[in-house]
Amino acid sequence: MAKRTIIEIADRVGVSPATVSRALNNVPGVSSDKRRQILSVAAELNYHPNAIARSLQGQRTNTLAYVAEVNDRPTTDLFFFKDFITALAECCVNYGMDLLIHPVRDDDGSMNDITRALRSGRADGLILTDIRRDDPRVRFLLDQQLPFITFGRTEVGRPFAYVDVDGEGGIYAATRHLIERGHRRIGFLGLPMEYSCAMDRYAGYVRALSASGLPLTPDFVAQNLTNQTDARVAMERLLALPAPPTAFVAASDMLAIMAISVAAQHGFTAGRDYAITGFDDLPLAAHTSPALTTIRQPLQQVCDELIARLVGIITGDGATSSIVLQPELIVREST
Amino acid sequence: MAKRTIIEIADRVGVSPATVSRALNNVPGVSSDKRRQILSVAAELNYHPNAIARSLQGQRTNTLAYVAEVNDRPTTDLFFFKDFITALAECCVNYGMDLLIHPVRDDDGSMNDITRALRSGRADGLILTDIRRDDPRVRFLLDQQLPFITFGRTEVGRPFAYVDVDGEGGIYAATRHLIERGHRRIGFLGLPMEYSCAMDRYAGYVRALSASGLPLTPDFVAQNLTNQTDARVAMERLLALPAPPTAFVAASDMLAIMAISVAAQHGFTAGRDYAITGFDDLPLAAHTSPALTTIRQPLQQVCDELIARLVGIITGDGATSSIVLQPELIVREST
DNA sequence: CTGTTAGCGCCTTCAT
DNA sequence: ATGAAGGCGCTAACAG
Repeated sequence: MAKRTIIEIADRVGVSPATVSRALNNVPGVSSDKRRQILSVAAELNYHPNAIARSLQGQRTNTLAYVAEVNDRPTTDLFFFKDFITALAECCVNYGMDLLIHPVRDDDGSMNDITRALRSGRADGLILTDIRRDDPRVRFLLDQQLPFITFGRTEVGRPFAYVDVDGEGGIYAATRHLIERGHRRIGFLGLPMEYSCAMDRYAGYVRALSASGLPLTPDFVAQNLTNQTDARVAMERLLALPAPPTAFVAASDMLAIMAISVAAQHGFTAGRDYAITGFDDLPLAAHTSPALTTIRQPLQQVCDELIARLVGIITGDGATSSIVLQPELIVREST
Repeated sequence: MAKRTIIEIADRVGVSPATVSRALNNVPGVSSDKRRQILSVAAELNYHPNAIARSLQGQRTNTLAYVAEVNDRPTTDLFFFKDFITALAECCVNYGMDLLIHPVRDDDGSMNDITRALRSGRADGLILTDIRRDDPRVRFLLDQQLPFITFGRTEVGRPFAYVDVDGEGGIYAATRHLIERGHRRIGFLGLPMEYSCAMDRYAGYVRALSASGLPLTPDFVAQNLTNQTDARVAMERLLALPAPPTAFVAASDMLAIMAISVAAQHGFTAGRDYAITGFDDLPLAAHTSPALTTIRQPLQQVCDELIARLVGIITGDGATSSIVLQPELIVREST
């Protein structure tokens, strides 16, 4: 599999490299006869265009970089990451893009590392997740006028392109669902409040209670849960209340699964002794016991919108536009 | 942040581009005076070399591609993936490499897609995981003489470079640990047997029983567990035996955590009513309740060896060499 | 419709 | 120690 070039093809067919290029790129202005010959020889030689040469000449790398935060703490999206990254990578392929993983240590306050892939011309744009309520990275990229998109919103006082899922609405729906099932004492298991989505989801819980005329009971709320130790402490506290919740709204499938496990150790079975809802609808959620009622994030669509919009920003098509996708309540056995 | 080139620097300093290149790359043959000037101007202009141009001219992309299998089934390494990918990406940075995520649908029998990144000159080498006992991808890459490395071994009858963790030894140690704790009836929760590591780990369990003169009880063994439904069915079967196991060896932390959850629903508490061990030592494992006794995979070292060896293969340094790293038993509360 | 020329940004001979 | 020139593989611009 020696490396072939268009020059070899040109020589064999007896045309110029330019013609080969045109034929290969479906550019009009090549006789269908030569076009056929060229394509045929290319296939025969097992020719594949060199992406690097194309990038250099086209001033575009056709590569997007996912900014991955690296830290040594256990994180809350462990379950979600694989599905997200693989979906993202597949969407990239659909747009003729490659996906680079760009690790950034989150203790690197310099904020400099984040643009390495852009500065070195390795990528055309950045994808960010785990957005904070006031995310300095977003401010920085906006200041620098660099092409990026986020999965999640943040309050920076300036417009920018993002894709988000309506977590407020999703959790609202989940909470209402529990209320309709007759629950009146409903606990909330929340993510670290520094994240935008944690705030959103909590807001949905609050609104649902309020809309149903139920009181917001501070004792029923546990925030900032990142690992099973947190989840255990929180659940044990909730379950030990004089009048504990009969239902729980968890801000992620991972938290829900952890909570179920803790409750089980105390003799409480989800879906029988109490109800619980998750958020994400990971493939796993349908296979837990009991199967988890949850809010489905339209992951494929999220990734597709992310890539489509970022590509738009890079190519200069269309303005900075954002979108908020609607999640869907999936009712299973846990409620 | 307009794009700077060495030509601009050359102009400002009043030297040729060649000299700038030499200065920037620490190539000898530049007066220390000019070198200083050049570096200073480069910093001033916020110059960063264009990686694409370097790649084109150097015939090396300095990019490695991780072959990510895409499928719609829930997978067994959900927990592991994030830590692995971020560690891998960080190691790449240490070697001046970038990491590309190269999604491949596993139903694409053609085996063609797998080399896309290589053929298009986007990457210099491939990284594979989830190795099967007889992995067609490895055969294929070997046939094509393409640069790759695997995390995990396979039987293809030819030597190739891999990094692996001694899962057999790890599970052996875990099983012995349980035996020393006085357990005589020990269950095994295994991964899908198509994977090399599933076989290895099972072998460790078998050897440990044998070494202690304990019988291998087929009823105590559950293989091919991929999700919580599987885990539930398996655990319920095991727990319902007339004389159920008093301890369980799980082939992954994820399986262990699922098993604990299922057992809890039946009123059995890990670390009190029965013992259980995992495999991976994810950050999560220290934060489960009870904290999980497990086998630690030296993840950082695995990634470092993977990258180091793959880079070696690409640059032609050193021969095809492989390494098997030793895992470590971490005793916590679950045993 | 087709070929020639030029150049993307960089590095590496080969001269000087 | 430095500069000029050529080329990595490809495509866009301009001729013909």
